[in-house]
Amino acid sequence: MNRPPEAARELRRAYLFADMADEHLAALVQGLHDIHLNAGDTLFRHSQPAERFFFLRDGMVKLFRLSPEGDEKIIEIMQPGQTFAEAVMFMGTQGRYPVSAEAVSESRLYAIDQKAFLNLLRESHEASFGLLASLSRRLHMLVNQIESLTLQNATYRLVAYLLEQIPRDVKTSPEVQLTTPKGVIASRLAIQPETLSRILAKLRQRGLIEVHGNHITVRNVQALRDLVHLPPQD
Amino acid sequence: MNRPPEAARELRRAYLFADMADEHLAALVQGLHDIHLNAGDTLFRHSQPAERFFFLRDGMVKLFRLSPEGDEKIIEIMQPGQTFAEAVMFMGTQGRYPVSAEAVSESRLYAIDQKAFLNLLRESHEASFGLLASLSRRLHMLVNQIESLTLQNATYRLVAYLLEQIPRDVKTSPEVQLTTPKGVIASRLAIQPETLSRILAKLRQRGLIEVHGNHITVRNVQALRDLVHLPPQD
DNA sequence: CCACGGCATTGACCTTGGTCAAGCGGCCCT
DNA sequence: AGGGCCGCTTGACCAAGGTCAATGCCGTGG
Repeated sequence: MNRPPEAARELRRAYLFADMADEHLAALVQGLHDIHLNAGDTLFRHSQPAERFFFLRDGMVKLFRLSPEGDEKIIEIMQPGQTFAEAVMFMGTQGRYPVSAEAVSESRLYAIDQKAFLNLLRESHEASFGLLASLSRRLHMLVNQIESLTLQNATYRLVAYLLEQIPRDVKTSPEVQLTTPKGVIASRLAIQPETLSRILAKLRQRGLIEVHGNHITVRNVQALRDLVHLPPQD
Repeated sequence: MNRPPEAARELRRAYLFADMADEHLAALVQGLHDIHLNAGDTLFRHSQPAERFFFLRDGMVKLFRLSPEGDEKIIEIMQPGQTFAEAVMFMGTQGRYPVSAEAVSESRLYAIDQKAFLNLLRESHEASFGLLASLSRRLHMLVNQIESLTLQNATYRLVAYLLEQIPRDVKTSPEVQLTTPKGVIASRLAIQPETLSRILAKLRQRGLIEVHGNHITVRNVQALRDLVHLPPQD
């Protein structure tokens, strides 16, 4: 598998590879496998033995768990440039995926062999540190998610989600383009699609946002910010 | 600070230190700080700058988040032999604790300086791998917690908790000694103390358990297991 | 020995968000 | 163009668990 140096540049977008020495990254690139998924395709399933982890080149992939009754909770929606399932490597021999993964839209990925990567970790401290940083960030994100699931209500979670979609520097009345179907967002926020709809309707009635399909205009950013930081009110 | 070799043996209980080379561990031991906490004492607070992480020698420490209204959600209850707050080291310069920590009962800990440990990581691959394994385990635990918070009801969570307290090999009618006040367990499971009480009462009425203060006799393990694996029912 | 304070239990009531069902609009596909 | 499907919305109803309040139960300290 002979690859252009573009692949290395592409991988550097991920924190995991950002600081890795060129020669290590080059070696890694030789072992990459291309994966192409159509929307709805499954990448792996919860509790399958894990032998590879992934870098998302483009498209969108959801990581989720299913209840025995078939209800779905999306843990994370992966964006291009991110790696996932790296942690499983360290769950002892025969690590198993703790979640399922499925393409939300057509996606291209690189698969990275765990054994090869473990060997690389033994030689490269930058790689180890990159991985530690990745895991720490994900850990922190999960703790925040637990907090908002347990200490905050559905409106709070949705508003927080909307605010996250607004780039830092925007000062003008911001536009939010929802990048996934609303049902996916609902599952990510652990609410039903009906509830999502109702909350948006209520925010609209209060004049805080305008909804046009999957495009949302935020009319009053400050009011939304207040909703999230001050005592939540109906 | 001159320490007996006991300290090294003590630290090896934690996965993080289990495989570390003797000389590295010995160096680490020289930099330990002793900490003593009475029940209710605070170790650190959410969003404080983090310069150390911790090994719990004995006692019990809760990691939790507070809502603006003062409601508490316990993320994890640390047990003797475990390390915590190691991940913060990698959240870039000026990492901040993502949770608060407070002693549930009188506790003794070792504090480990992050800078010193980072230096050690640069020399010891075992240390890096130990840390990666620790973080992976915690990551997995958090994912499981999110699943049970979002896809399962309060009864399921409590029953799962009770079953976790029963050692693997017990075949006889098992005894569970609750090691913390029920209010603490409730917060860990993200339910109110009243609800915990009611669920225990219902399980009692169904003849599945007997409750004597903080001591619980499980009368029908299999029925509890079924509750957790089959469709949850009232 | 009694009084107090903290934890736990129980009851009555309420709120949030889930469930079920109907309707609507766009999009694709023939 | 028509039909069917899918995603979304809206309404009516429901239930799990939260809230508030009263009471009981110890264990501790004066």
